[in-house]
Amino acid sequence: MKRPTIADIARRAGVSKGAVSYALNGQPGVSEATRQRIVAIAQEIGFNPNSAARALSGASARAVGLTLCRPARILGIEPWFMGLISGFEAELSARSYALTLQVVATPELEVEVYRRWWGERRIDGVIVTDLRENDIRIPVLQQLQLPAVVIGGPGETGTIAQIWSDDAGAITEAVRYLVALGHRRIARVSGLPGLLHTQTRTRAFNDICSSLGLEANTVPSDYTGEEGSRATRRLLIDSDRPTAIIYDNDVMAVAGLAVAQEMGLAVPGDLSIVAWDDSPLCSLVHPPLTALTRDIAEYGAHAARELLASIDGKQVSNVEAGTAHLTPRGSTAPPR
Amino acid sequence: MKRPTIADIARRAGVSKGAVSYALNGQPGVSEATRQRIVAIAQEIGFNPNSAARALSGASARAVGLTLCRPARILGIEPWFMGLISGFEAELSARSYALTLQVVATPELEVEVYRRWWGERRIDGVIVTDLRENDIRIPVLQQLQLPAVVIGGPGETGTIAQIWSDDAGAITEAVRYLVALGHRRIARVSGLPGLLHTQTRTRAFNDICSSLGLEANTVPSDYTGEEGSRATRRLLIDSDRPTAIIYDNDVMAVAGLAVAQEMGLAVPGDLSIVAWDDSPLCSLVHPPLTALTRDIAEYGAHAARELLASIDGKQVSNVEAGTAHLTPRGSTAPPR
DNA sequence: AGAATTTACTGAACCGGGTAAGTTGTGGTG
DNA sequence: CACCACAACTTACCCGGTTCAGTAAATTCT
Repeated sequence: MKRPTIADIARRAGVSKGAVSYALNGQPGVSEATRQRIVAIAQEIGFNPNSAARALSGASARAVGLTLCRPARILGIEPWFMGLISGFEAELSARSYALTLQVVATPELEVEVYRRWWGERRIDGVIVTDLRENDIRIPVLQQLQLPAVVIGGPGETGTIAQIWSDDAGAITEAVRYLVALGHRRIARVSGLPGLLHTQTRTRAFNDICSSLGLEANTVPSDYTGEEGSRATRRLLIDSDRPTAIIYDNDVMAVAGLAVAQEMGLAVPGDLSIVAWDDSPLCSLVHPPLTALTRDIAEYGAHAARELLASIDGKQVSNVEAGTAHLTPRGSTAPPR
Repeated sequence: MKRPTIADIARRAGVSKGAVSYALNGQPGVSEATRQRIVAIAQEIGFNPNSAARALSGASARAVGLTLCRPARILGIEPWFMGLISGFEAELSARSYALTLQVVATPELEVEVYRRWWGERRIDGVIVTDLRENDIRIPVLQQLQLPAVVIGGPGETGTIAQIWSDDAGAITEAVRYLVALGHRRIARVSGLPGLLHTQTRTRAFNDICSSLGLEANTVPSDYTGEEGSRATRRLLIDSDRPTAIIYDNDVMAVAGLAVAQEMGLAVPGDLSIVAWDDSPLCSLVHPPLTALTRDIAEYGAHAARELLASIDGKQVSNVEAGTAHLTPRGSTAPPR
């Protein structure tokens, strides 16, 4: 079945291709009567402009790219990405931009994908997640002059806009809360140490702990349940084990809860647990987990808005959005 | 920065645009020496063919579409979709096809997205999930002659290829296993009743139960943790409550486990739990959940292969792939 | 050696929209 | 009535690849 083109509409309306283009794009150059006639015909025959033809003349592909650079194994259960994606979508589909997705194994491959996408003019911009120290993606994005928004800073990104949340404030709130409950030995199981927001959190955790006269014990991990379990076991076999653990994501917190239960420790009696990034997962388990909640979808929507503005040529500045706040649930209590 | 085109290459190589096109696409019509010279220049200046221009002449967009039609809330935690996506990706990126994603609220909107994508020639085919009874998407896909592969049958899809897994065999295996352990009161918390694979499972569950002389008690749910909790509570407050529950996905099973613990029931002592769709989630909780495991990524990869074959004009037949098998873990044991 | 075929290209049309420049026709103005 | 301004179009070319018809030179065949 041949898909209709503006030439088909032009023939049926008895006008030229150009007139149809003007009419459908709301440009001046056609009378209101003709415009309505053309729009009606387009409606009737189910016309959709060929995006390739449009991109070829107009330069905009009306699509943005997102790469997911984590092992497939963990991608599957981290609610974070899906939350982010639905946030993007809400904003993108409202402006009828498509979202192109690619799963990559390493930052090097990710850079290759950016080069290809941009070279092929497949996308108008990209959303970059998991900013690292001396991130190799940043200079490439600048060199390509590819519109981008970076999530997970703050860090050095030159002219590229960033969005981040106040992780330092959130972890400070969590530690203060645990101390108020009477905890003195608070440990933390962190995400990938190479990521900038992990470093921000670690620094803030160290600061608040030392200012309260506590020892800051952070065990690095990688966001997976397996590593979260392992880190938790290492912490709990210690003679003066912590009475509370803060995890950098929900998946590791759930894994930690299981380890505590397996070792016969009562949660929250013997061990309090705080999870970063609230998700339905946190309320599903027993006891439900106290979490540092933030609206990830809104965070994603915000990033998408900034990116679209940047694509439109507007100057975009760095913004802080989606500060997390503590949602107390059953997994935290005064230590016995 | 101006991105290079074949005209730039042609000028530098001192040949015509046509020759460059032949050379880069491995077509006959240029000498090996010229081809290598052209390829070298393309490499050097970092040439990528403009996908829009290509799609405009060649008709192929080198992209496939996937819509996710579930509320964002559950999308976030269902490992299933992410597993499927990484499976697609493995196959698609190997053949340098892009994956275009859209989150939709209803099947009606999903159909609209298909129409638009196809009309805009943005995609060459789609992967359709969650086949329903009298699915409204099927006639539209046929009318548009949009290449598609359907996951989640079997059902009536006419000429459109389907991929499904042997859900009936899997649930039969699970029931037989529980009966062998000594269970006589086995309940099931199902997914959305409108989905065909849910119906397949329900039918098989009824069959095996009646053939073993058991009562088949299925409580319909919707794959969310909330509904899974509610269904579990309803089952467990009963005077002759089940000694084992089979859940249609991992999220509901985890929720069910939490409800049992909250009600003071020991798992697996008082209640055995079997989860459909194994994911890291199942091994994270305590006790780890016995699951009906299948390789979802491979399932997705298979679907992608079929779709690409169908786009290439090959006749694709219905296939059964990725049969689930029982992975016993700590959540199942003989009833007390 | 001359004809027939093959090789290695060139030139131009084409895909389907966008858009600048040119062409009507209408009405107003001095 | 001639002149100008403006709306309402049409014409023609552009974007960047693909592809087909044509052409000249090199190679093969008889």
